[in-house]
Amino acid sequence: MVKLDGRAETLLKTLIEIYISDGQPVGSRKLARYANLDLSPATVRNVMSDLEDLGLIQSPHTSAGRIPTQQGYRFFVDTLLKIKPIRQKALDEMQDTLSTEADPKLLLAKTSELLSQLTKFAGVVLIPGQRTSLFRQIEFVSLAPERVLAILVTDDGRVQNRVIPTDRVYSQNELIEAANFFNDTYGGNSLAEVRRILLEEMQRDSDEMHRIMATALAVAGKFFDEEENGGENVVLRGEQNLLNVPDLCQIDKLQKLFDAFKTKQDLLDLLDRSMRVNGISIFIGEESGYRSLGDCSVVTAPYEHDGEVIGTLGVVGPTRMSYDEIIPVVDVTARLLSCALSSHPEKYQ
Amino acid sequence: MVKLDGRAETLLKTLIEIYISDGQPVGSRKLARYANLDLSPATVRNVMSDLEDLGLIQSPHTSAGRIPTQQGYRFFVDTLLKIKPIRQKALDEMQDTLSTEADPKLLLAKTSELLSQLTKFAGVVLIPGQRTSLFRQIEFVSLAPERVLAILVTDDGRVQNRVIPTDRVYSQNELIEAANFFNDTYGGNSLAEVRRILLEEMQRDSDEMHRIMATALAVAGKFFDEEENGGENVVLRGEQNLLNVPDLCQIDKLQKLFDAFKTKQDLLDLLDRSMRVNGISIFIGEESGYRSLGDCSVVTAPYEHDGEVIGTLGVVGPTRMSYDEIIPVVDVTARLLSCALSSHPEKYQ
DNA sequence: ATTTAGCACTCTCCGAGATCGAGTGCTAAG
DNA sequence: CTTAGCACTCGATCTCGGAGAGTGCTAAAT
Repeated sequence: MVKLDGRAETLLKTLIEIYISDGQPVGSRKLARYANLDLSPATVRNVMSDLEDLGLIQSPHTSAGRIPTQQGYRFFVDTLLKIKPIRQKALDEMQDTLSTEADPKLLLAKTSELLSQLTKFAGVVLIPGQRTSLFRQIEFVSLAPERVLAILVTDDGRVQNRVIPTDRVYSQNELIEAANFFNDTYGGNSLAEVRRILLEEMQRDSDEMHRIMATALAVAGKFFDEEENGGENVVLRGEQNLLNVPDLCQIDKLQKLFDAFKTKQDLLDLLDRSMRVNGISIFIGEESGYRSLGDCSVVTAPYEHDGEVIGTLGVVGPTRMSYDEIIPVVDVTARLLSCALSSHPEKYQ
Repeated sequence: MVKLDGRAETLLKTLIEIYISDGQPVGSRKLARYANLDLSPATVRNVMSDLEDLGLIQSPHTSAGRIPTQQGYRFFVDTLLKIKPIRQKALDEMQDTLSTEADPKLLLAKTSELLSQLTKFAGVVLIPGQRTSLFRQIEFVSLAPERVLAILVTDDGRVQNRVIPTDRVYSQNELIEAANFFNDTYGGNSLAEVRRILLEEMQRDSDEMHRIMATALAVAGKFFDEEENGGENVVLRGEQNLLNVPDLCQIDKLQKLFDAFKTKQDLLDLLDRSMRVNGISIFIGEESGYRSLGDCSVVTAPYEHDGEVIGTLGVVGPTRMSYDEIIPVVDVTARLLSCALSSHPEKYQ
């Protein structure tokens, strides 16, 4: 860990703040004026030279000012940053938005949207990874003479249904009996397990009810199983905000970024990693390890349900962002989302 | 309608083809060489001058070649264009992709994705406007002692469910009886209608079953009713392809475009309009009437289910696109989607 | 009457200076 | 250790001139 004396720290902090606010390399004269240290530009130059040797700042070319390096930003957010409190009005708005949405899927989408609106960057929410679901209950409802609706319920209270055409007409009683049989026999096993057993049974006797249940399971599995659900477990909003960011206005950077958004893999890894961290995580530029996010920073925070971390959310923006404003927004959003999730317990049974 | 002699037509056609393929203004020498008309550049210049007077081409500045105007493109696609047949291999691929997807929502998403992949532009699919659903059937399933699952089926075979907490425990028989009552009493009415009646009934007696059904209806309505479904009825894919298009590589153009993609309103209007047209529609640049799509062309085709047009799909790309390749792709995709929809009748019952 | 060659003209697109301003690094004095 | 002074470097901007592309016009040819 780099050590700096107070003066160097103040100058680094001031330099980064100036650079974040106007995006231009900061010269010694300007820095001397803003730092309130009563130093001449020449002295500031000496300190800047030291900071450059430490790898915290760099100059784009001989006669420009200095800009922070990734390490500079890292040092800044780790030890120099004082975050601003969030605006009360924004807070109220957020609370309104999030507390009025009952459907959990839409809630996450709204959260992502909210993040992007508040920060003017892209908002992102990782949808909680689904643990393997256990089969609890199946019910059959007769829709039309040869059409049965199968309703499958898992132990975590999620429901999925599928209309299945049948070979013959089933009576109400037959359907109820079949359902009871399946429920008693297979309740508590994982969906995959039940599917396997069913397929075996079907080899032996070719009872149609088995086929019906297998079909229902196949559909349910598609929705519940983690693997098959892949690719759609992160909600990204406000990408177009990043077109407005002057730091990213080069087509090739944008291209890289939007490709990352499309494949989602890198973003997913990143969010997943940050889920295991307590509190805010900040990934600056390429230090995240993902080339595609090289020109960006990502600020994330995990959110909870029932006191357990189930996902993360965050903001993707340029490395040159106002961390002191973005961080509290992400932080508060995570808290509010946790609240909103907890206040609708019936959703998860 | 503009009238041109054969020579002028050939030259205009050749000019547009050259311009579409290399994106540079076309000069008289080059045009004379490519047009196979055995004319000198000077003659070609005379013709070009006429075409410019007619507003079909223009020159960016005195000493560049000519490029087509919007009217030029319009004339080109209306009267000069010979579309290429689609590659057999691409066709097979498309067929594979579309015929293996049973879920209609995912099918539309895949279709959009496919359009974007084949054209390297953005694909877009308008999700059929839902006609007002009629209530057909409700069933109640006991999940836990004080938790009832309500399953609501509409006359077009769509199913929606909701877990509802109850004040007391209901027996299997009670639930079946209640369901039968509701089904007999309200079957065939629109969801909105049923909701209205239920609310009235609830004023008079405060039977809990009424409340349960009303809750179920409220949720179902959210999913089925057209109004509430607004905003999410167009599937856009491959936006990031447009970042690669050299014609659009100016940030402000992209910004306009991506804003349009986000709000979706203009796109929706456009697609909706084209649904009422038979066959391919082509909107070139600003002639669509939407500023946000000013730098783009949109090629659309309606698709059908049961012989009835229920939606449209299309491609959004730069005005300088290979219409002779894009048009058949859109055309074929629309046909294949129509087929795919028809071959899964159980989805819509 | 149409087509063509010839030619002057107009623009854009570089690349080569020239200039300016910002900011640095070094040195020597305070 | 700090500061003033100063030479130096580099990018940004401007201008100028030449090269290249392409046009429009005119007058001759078909």
